[in-house]
Amino acid sequence: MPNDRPTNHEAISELTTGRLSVYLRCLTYLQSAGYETVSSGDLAERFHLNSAQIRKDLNCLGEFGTRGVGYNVPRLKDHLIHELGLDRIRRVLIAGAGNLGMALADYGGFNGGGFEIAAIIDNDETKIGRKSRSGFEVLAWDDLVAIVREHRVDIGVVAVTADAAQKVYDAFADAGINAVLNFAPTQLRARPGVKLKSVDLRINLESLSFYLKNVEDDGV
Amino acid sequence: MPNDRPTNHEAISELTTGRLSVYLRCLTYLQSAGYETVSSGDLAERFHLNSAQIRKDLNCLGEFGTRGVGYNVPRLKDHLIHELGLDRIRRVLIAGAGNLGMALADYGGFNGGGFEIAAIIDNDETKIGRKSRSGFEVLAWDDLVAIVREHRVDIGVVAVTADAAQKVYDAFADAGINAVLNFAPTQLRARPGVKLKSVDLRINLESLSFYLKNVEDDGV
DNA sequence: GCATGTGAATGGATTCACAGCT
DNA sequence: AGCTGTGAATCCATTCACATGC
Repeated sequence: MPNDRPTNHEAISELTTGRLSVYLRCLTYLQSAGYETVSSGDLAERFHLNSAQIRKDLNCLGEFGTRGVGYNVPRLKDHLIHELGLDRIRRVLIAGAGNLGMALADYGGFNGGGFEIAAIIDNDETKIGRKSRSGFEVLAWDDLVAIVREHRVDIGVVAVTADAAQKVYDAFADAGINAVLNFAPTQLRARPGVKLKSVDLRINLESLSFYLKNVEDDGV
Repeated sequence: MPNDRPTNHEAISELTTGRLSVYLRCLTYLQSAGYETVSSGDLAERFHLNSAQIRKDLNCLGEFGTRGVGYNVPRLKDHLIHELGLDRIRRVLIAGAGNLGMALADYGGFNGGGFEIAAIIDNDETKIGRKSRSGFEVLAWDDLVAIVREHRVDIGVVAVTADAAQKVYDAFADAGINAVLNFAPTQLRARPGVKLKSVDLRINLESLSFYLKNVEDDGV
């Protein structure tokens, strides 16, 4: 009789949740390929992961496997969807209608699969009213609070320049948004209760540059 | 007489190099604000970092501080630029002329500061010949090898769909590219010697969703 | 027999705390 | 006096290895 154990969410680390997303993706693929069950060993080999880590990670959510058999693919997948909160729609508001903001609005990953764009906003008069390729209209930055309330925005995306990013984060927080994804290349100061994740393209590029520099230097 | 110590690059972890990029950014700001020296304590307080970690990280590059004083801002900055390999131009090739690829081509972080777009390529006939907002023309995927040689491409960016990503990575590797930045939401298998970094927007969004789910559930 | 679930062992990364230098 | 550089201590994450249960 498994699974009366309450899932301890506090205990699940950021690294683990990232991997849970990966597992969900793997399971979605396996289900579409017709698999009914899968073992941690199969998963590990197929997707270049470590089987012990898979078991540890999945075990955070309660006992879902059957000893001697493995995991039930559709059941585990549904459970992951539920645990990651992907069984409801998350509405995403993008601040900044520059190249990046507009591209994100049209990007597949932000529309579908549990997420949808609520709006794009900008404070540049000349950008307000324009539409993205797939038809999202740029609204006025000043209407932030009304938009958040009306569209029940869950997640704010910061796609503005580095010097404006903190202001946008703070305005999101004041407007009642509790989760923010930042693309500006700067260290933001997060408030308690308003989760911040940053994607810093610049750091990724520089990290590759560092790698290249070392192979170049060692090669001489 | 410091600094005859050879910098041991093998020993510098991925996490550390990421922070070195952050420090470089901080120092660039401080220099523009006219600072001559800065201590690890100042840096830590100002940018919400840990002073011991800053010292450990910087010490990987050799002894650059002065006890009782701190670090010389322009000198340390120049050294970081050199160590990260940012004192030469890195040419970036983008595969995939969809929304994301085109946006990245026009994105500020990919042009300037040591990086420049060499080309965008795609295998969709209807996209070849189009231009991005800032004027980059989409070239033919089939010319990959010639383009890499002619433009001396350093870094390849994967901005195609998940199912095509591995093929693109492998083609990059075969064409002689040694560093790849992947945006496709999939687990790529990397080859030795061809550095891979992945930016998975989907995982970031799902991680925020997980956070929101937990505050919602705990709030009830 | 076979694969999960998990304590124990390992390996890294962060932080502490202070000796040593300016 | 003040701040760096760094061993020691701590914390966290990964991996091992096996008892447990189907």
